[in-house]
Amino acid sequence: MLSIGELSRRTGVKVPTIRYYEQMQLINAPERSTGNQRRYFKAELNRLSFIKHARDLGLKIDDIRELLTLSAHPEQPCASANQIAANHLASIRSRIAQLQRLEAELARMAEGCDADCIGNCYVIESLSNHSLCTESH
Amino acid sequence: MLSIGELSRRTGVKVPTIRYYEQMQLINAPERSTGNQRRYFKAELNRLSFIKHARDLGLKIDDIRELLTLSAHPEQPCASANQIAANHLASIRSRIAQLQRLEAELARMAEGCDADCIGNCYVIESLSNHSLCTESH
DNA sequence: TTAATATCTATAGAAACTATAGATTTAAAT
DNA sequence: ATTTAAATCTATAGTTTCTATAGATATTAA
Repeated sequence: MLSIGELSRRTGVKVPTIRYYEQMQLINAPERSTGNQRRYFKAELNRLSFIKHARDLGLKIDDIRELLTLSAHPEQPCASANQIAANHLASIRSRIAQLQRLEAELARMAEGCDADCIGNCYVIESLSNHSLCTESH
Repeated sequence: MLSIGELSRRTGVKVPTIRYYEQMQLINAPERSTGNQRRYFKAELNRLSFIKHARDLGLKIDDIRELLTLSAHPEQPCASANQIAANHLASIRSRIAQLQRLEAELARMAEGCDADCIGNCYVIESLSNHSLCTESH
């Protein structure tokens, strides 16, 4: 059995966030010690890791709850789970692309800015520059 | 002069968000039409694009305000601006790496899940799987 | 001139946490 | 066995970054 602090350390999810997830019904209310502290089975490590990964992916809590609910009903067809994954793939990919463009920009800046006053500094100028935008705005 | 709607269309920042940024002092209160509607100079396109790029990068509004303030005082050394950029570069990079790992996972899932019931479905299992984690948790 | 559309302010709500306060429990050190 | 430090508890409020709504007014196109 794990205390909430251990669960936190092992999953990277902060303690108050774990309690928040319990409130949001992403995880079940765990057993309690005689002194009323939460005690988790190791199995919760998986579920919480699932949640963390999904959040890192950008899935909304509602989507995550949906996936978790689906997974609790293994008799249903998995088209829905599949669909949720596919839906997010596109947005993840564009997010990556965008971040990469901006990463390049930022890297250039962080190295390139040898000017000793803001007037000549890259950082400010580059970030307002549209030349790297592939977006439609 | 641009209406707030045009500014929005051209920068990709939503109308209420523009007003919010004005409130947060990221942009100056613009001139008004005789009927009290906001009218922007084209110059605001740059500033707002700067803000959008910076947000996309993951910079906090406070950091952005700091950069904007720095840029308004070109006599100061640019080490600070440089530092802010560098600070974020590392976190951007790790975010990209993480997203890429998870993208691969998700892509595999979206294609690979031909099972017709949740019981055999990849999606659920893969997301709770730690094998792709390079993080320390 | 009349619609349709866009803006205005002010306020409330949403999402996903995060912090605080004051009380209690647990673990570690004497 | 006691003490003390660290962790946990509940409940509530605050944070950040928007987003939505309502009711009033402006602007633009037909």
